[in-house]
Amino acid sequence: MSNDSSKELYELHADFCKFMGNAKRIEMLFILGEEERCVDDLAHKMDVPIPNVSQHLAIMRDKGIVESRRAGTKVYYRLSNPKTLQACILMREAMIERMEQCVAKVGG
Amino acid sequence: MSNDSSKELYELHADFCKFMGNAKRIEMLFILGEEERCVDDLAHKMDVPIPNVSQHLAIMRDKGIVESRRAGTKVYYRLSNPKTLQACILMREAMIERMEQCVAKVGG
DNA sequence: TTCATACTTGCGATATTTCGCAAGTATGAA
DNA sequence: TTCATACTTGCGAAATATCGCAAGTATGAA
Repeated sequence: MSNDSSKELYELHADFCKFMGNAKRIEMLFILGEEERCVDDLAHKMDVPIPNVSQHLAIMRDKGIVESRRAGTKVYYRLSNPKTLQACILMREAMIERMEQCVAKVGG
Repeated sequence: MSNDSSKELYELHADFCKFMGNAKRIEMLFILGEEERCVDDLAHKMDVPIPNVSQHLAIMRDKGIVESRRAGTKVYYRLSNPKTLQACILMREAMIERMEQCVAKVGG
């Protein structure tokens, strides 16, 4: 345990998870979990400037969270692996369970 | 969609997931997934300075990822919810699947 | 009280992330 | 070629995260 190679794996793991630490990327994950979208659609649906959406998509593509295909002038993005969305949903469940516990403590 | 309250939920969600973006906290999650540990044990097992371990644990406790109990001079930490570890394992699986795809592309 | 162990906290330096905006590229139509 | 649409990229400013280290608190034993 705790040798250099396991440290390196934890670094890769953390780097892969980093996209989840941003609200816009979480929102993108859920939208792209429904169906693939072009940058323009995402930007309008989320009400975020197009360059900023493109920047976040580039981060997610570099990490392998999303993949893209060009169709004419448009570029469509989709999730690479449904497991990333599943993980995100699990985290949301854990968060909600925590919120409920907090409410119960105050309310009860 | 994309109204203020959903944006706020995405912010909370991202904030809750933020701990996963750091290798030391990922390592802690896996260690604490096995059994509860005191700060000293964690620090030695991970080979990280005690104050730094304590800082990361404080972040995770504030977010509700871990909980602690004091026993004498020691403070033991444990996971608040197994779902956070499950989510982390799913992410690791997704990452490994991506790595395998990359290897296949180069190798084949 | 004094000491030792175990842990936490505050602070400053450094590194990383985020975002707006201007300027760029890519594609297709006229 | 010229233009419009769709997207990407570079850059600088601001915000945030990380870490080491010194100094602090909490507990129990002598």
